[in-house]
Parts: sequence; structure tokens; C-alpha cells
Amino acid sequence: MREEKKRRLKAKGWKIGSVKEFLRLSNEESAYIELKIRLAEGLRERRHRHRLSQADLAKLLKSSQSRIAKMEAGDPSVSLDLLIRSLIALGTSDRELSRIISTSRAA
Amino acid sequence: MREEKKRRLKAKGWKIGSVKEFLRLSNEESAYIELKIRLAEGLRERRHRHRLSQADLAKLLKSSQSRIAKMEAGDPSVSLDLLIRSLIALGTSDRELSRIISTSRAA
DNA sequence: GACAGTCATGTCAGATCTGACATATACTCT
DNA sequence: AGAGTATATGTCAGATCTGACATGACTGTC
Repeated sequence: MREEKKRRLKAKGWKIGSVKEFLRLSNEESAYIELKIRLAEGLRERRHRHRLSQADLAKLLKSSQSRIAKMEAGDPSVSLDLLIRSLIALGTSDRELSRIISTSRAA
Repeated sequence: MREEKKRRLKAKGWKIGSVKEFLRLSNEESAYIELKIRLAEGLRERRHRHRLSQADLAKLLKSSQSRIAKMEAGDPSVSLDLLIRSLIALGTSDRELSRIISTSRAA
């Protein structure tokens, strides 16, 4: 695993317990986590594009600054559901959404 | 709104109350619902492709037959999160996922 | 260095989702 | 008709997520 990828998954609260759990992490679980991180980055990028602070966006989405921060961090306490609804609220089209989801950064 | 689309959104539990709510439904809300329905259909299609019954898939995903049925129906009680995790567990790649998300059926 | 703006992190009550169960409907086969 | 298989729908306790709040860390400005 490349350093860049490691950095992303690091101590974000993802507990990796047993070997069994680790192995599981390398499959569906990691696909899920990496997808979440891409959505998180997509959200941050769009927020910046709109020149909004996390607090501004929170107001717009009727959420809170702390939750926005957690979303952008890909925190385990945030669902794909919330991320996607937020992106939609920011005007992200299906096509853009689809691009965010399939744009792989790692080799 | 075309008949086909109406059929999809019909009495699936989506309550449409006030005019205000209806107007809201035509924006982010409907984008969300239509996305959910595309994922739901994607799930059903993949399940059939694997020749699994809902009960089989439920066992595979450690869920229950009734939840699978609700997922495939795009029931409001099902999150995008669960739908996406299920698709991932069925081996859906990012690219395929992205295709499911951006493939619009309506004109 | 006090202040203001921005973002990160921890906590938690209340909201929402989930698996499981019961039950219903529909179809097929004998 | 009765049995078996597949799917749909309602309910609910327990699990998980969410907004809100508190607080910390980092910047730049005065």
C-alpha cells in the first residue's frame, strides 16, 4: 500500500482489531472506506469552490460545523447517505457524483 | 412527469404533504429518491445475475429477506449507505457503481 | 497578546435505520 | 386442494447516525 493511501486511512478512528478483521478490511470494507473518502474530498472541494466555510455550509444544510468537519474527514460516524445528500444539496449532478465515485486516485 | 416515473415514485411510502413539501420534492429530494431507486434496481439486477433469492442474499449479507425486499423497493426506511454496502458486497466495482448512479432512465 | 475566523475532536440525547419476526400474496407443482 | 418457494409489508427493540454543544488548535490582524 502506498504512503498516500496509508495517510488517508490512518488514525481516523477505523479500529483494526484481529487479523480476521484486517483481512476483511482489505475487501469490501476498504472499498467502502475509500468510497467514503472520495465523497468526503468531493464535498470539501465543492465547498471550497463555493467559497463557504464549514459553518456556512452547516447553516445551508441545517447541520452543524462539527458534522461538516467529520464528513470531510470521512469519520466513521458519518454515513454515505449524509455525504451524498450533502453533495446533492450543493448542486452536484448525477454525472458529477458518478465521476467522484469512480475517480480512483491511487495506482 | 411521465407515467413510468410516476409509477416508480408512487405509493412507496413517500408522503407528499403540503405544496411546499411538494416543491421541495422536485429538487434535492427527488434527486435523492431517484438515485435510491437506481441503486435499488441495480441491486435487484445483480442479485438476479447471481441467481440468488432474496433469502440467499440476506444470508450472504447477514441481513434478512424482508430488508432485501425493502432495499429493492427503494423503501424510505433504507439508506443509500445500506444499498451501496450491499452492492459492494456483491462485488460491484467503483466503475459499475458509478454507472448505476449516472444512468438516467427517464427522458 | 487579545481577538476573530476557521477547522478538528469529543460527547451525548434524540432521531433514524436495521435485522428479525410475523404474516400476506402470488406462483408452481403434485 | 395442499405444500413449497419467492417476494412484499408491518412492526419493533436495539443499533447506529445526527445535530448541537463544548473545547482545542492554528492563523492572521490589530
